[in-house]
Amino acid sequence: MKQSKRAKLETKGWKVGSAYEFLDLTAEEAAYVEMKIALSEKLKQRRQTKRMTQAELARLLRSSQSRVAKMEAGDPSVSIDLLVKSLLALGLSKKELGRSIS
Amino acid sequence: MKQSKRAKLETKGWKVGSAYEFLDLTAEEAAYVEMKIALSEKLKQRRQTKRMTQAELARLLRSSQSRVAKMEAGDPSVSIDLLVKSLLALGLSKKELGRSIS
DNA sequence: TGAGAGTATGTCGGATATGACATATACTCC
DNA sequence: GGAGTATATGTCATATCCGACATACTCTCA
Repeated sequence: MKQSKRAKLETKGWKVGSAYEFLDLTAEEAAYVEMKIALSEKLKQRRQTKRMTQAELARLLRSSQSRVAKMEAGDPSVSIDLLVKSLLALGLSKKELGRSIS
Repeated sequence: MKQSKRAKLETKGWKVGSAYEFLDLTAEEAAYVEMKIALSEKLKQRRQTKRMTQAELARLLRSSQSRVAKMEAGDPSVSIDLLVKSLLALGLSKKELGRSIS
């Protein structure tokens, strides 16, 4: 692992060498969950910026408060598809989306 | 629609005012399919660069040749999730993925 | 303390995506 | 023309995701 990455993870409270390796995640799996978390955080941030409640966002998305909560929590039952569609519905551009991921 | 976008679409062979509007796509829906197409193309390109057949890629992904074909065709039955996972399996980084999308 | 607003978590039936298979089409080489 | 290889298309059963509901937790304010 590169130093910059290690530092970034540790800053965010991750114990490098514990979670990822304990769960036995491959590089791809790790990248996948990192992307999902990034999108989750973007969604929450975007919602809060617009001063919406989860219930309000759910109504906009024709979904439910519980699913919005799961989206923002990066729940395993939530697909990247749903996160992407939700962010687009909140007005994010493809360019911003691309940036959020990486 | 902005001029730059219109020009870009027309360059690629799209008849502006036909497909999108005929299918009655909202801006979000359009952005979603554009993203999917971008990922599809990236997948095909990546596979061909590695000189793999669809069947070989399918084996790598523990999927099937027919599904790989559908992925590359941007078939509606294929999710962005699957495309993302496949691209990661082919060694694409999050950064490259983000760039591909936008 | 307790009522109300917002968020989190568990579960479920129905909806959608998945791998697999069969088969079709396209192309090359003989 | 036909055999071989690669890709495309249609269908199906199962797996996974979804919205919805119930309910739990966490604040804030009076």
